[in-house]
Amino acid sequence: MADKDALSMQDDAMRDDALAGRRASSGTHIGFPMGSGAGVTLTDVARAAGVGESTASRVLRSHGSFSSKTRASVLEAAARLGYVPNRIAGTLASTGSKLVGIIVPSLANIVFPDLLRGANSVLGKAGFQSVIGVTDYDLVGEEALISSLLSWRPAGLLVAGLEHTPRADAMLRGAGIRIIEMLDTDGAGIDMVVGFSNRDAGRAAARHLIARGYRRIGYVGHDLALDLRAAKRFEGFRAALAEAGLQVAGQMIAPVPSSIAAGREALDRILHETPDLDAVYFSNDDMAIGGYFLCLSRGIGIPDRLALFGHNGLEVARCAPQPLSTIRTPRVEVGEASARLISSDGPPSIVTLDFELIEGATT
Amino acid sequence: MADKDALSMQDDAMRDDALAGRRASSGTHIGFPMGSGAGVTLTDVARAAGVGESTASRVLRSHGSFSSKTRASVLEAAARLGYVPNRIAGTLASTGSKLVGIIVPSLANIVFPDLLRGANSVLGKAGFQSVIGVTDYDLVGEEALISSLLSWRPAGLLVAGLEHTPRADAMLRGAGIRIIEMLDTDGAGIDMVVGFSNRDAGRAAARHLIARGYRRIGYVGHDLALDLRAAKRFEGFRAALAEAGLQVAGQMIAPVPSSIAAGREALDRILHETPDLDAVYFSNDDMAIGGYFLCLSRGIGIPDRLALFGHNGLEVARCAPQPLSTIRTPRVEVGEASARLISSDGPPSIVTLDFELIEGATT
DNA sequence: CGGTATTTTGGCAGCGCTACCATTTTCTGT
DNA sequence: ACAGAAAATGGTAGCGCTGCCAAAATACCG
Repeated sequence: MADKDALSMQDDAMRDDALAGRRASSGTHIGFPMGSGAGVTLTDVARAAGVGESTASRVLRSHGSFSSKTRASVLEAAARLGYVPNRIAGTLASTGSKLVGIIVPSLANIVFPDLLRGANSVLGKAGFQSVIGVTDYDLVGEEALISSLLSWRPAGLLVAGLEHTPRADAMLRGAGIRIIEMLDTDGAGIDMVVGFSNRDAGRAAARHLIARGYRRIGYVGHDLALDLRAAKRFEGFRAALAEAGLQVAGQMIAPVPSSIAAGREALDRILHETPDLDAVYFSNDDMAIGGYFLCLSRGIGIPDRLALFGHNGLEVARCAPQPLSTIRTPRVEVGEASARLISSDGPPSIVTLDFELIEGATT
Repeated sequence: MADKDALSMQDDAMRDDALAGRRASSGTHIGFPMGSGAGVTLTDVARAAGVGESTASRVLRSHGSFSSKTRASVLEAAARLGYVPNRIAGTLASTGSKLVGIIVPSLANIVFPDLLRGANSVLGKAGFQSVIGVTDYDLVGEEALISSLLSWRPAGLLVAGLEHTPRADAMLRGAGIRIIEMLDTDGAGIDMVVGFSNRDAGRAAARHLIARGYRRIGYVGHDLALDLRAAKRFEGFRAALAEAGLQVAGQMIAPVPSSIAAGREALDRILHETPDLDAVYFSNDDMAIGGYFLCLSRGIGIPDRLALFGHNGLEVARCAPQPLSTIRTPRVEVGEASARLISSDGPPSIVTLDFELIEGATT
């Protein structure tokens, strides 16, 4: 009874304060922005349930022991008051947070949303919240993002790529949390590394083209200074050509991020400069699809007159009238595997996931 | 000098503890996971700089007044110790957080990464961190996500769509923070709404097809129970047909999320069932591109034998040999505009951004 | 049924930081 | 040079929660 009265009074107070937009909380302190249920604290719930704070806390976290009777009353009180736990306070009080930072260079290329998707789905199931950062392919921006994300004291950090500024590297090493570098295994990692070798992917592409008998092979890429992984593929590609006594018969690098339009235009140009190419390796599927569309428009026969090879294995590439020859990269899987490593406590290690060469109809 | 000694001792202690993985922090409390620089608190910096905590705090936040001399020494100390501010503690102590929750149904469809991209870019510039949640088109999942995100006490929440469970609706209304509902203006919003009318988009598509003389118009869609916005487009589409005395001459709904493959297969099927269609309206560009690819494969003449119309204005649709007739939706712009509203303090309102009908070569 | 083992509980000291306030120091102007 | 204003500074009480500990309630055993 006493409880009930106290509660309804509180409810009234809350309603009034909602109008003012703020309210005096349990203590003397003023000012927590709120509507109805927000601003209800654990103390309020505990009092309403007639138990101590720590008991209420244990019940709400299903942690430690408590009688089923207290459990019921705490839960009931929490529901009735519309209690929303404050994870900020919880994180500060306890040791580790349930935030995980994810840093990707871009969201414009489906590759990274795929990565995010895999990571976020596994993280969510494990009770983590993803906090994202987008670098726009800028390593200095990445440094700033890392520092910013670290200030939220995440349980771990997922970062695309192995390359960082020295300061970023130092921050990551010193953070004392799990660091997962993704999508690239060509180089030394800081802690955990999950991905595949882009160099090998480039090599595989070259070997495939060579095996099919192509000899006048061109390269169409996008801004490599920014996309380090594409650069590594190209490097592996050239290395494999060299092993076969060949070299790139022409190359065209669009000074812009990869896109279908860029691939289309770049292929157009390279065919002007080097008309006798018999195959073209693209920096990724977006670029390659652009090339494919150009060929369709121009009536350039594929693969007889010109062969095309991409990278990533996007859906659009697989579903085209002539499926693109490409390399399917396990992007979602990399995200998933990376997320799983967040709560692991093993020593630093490298997880290699295989890519798969898809022999489409364009080579 | 005394300072310096204290510092080097601290460094040593920190190194040792790094091995153990934890360390006793300034107080008596034990246990902050850390490597090198983490675990350094504001108190440490203040002591090292020989100033009070609050002064150090003011300097580091460039807030309030302090001499340039103190400024220098605090900054130097912070840099030397590798201080990383703890935003968790900062948020708890101050009134509002710098987190913004963003809830989208999926990351598999480029539409939502686009939305995220726009929002995140504006939010980042304003000093906010994006915390993401993916519902997988599940309203109950959305409810759980909202509750979970709210527990991080975000400054605001961006949510795709106007439809929510009653409980989710109540939580959003009661949260006392800015709520922005995105991508849909066909219905009542909770606080702010940013988007366009999907119903009108469907209408526009229908009018366009009618104006071009098509009369046997079919619809190819994906799981409408999940994608409410696609359902609204279809509704508007049918309404406009009805106004012209027409009706959908056949429809095929793939019971799966939208994809190129689904579009391809669904068009194949509908053409079996209703061979005499002269135009097809797709639930979105992914589906439409699938249809386009089918036509290319089958040699179905576009637009003479069959016209295709999509929705979204994806790059792949614009760059195809025959640019797809579609409606360009301002996805990135919606994200940007939404993010801007987070720090606004005006009354609830609706921001309508225009879509643009693109007359491609497929109608 | 007493007494020990066990389960439940509440109190309280922080987590690291910021807001507020009081104090000290440094400027002004005359 | 001195009062008064302004700028700098430090102390400290929380923010809401969790972890630890001791106390209370309950269970168990011979």
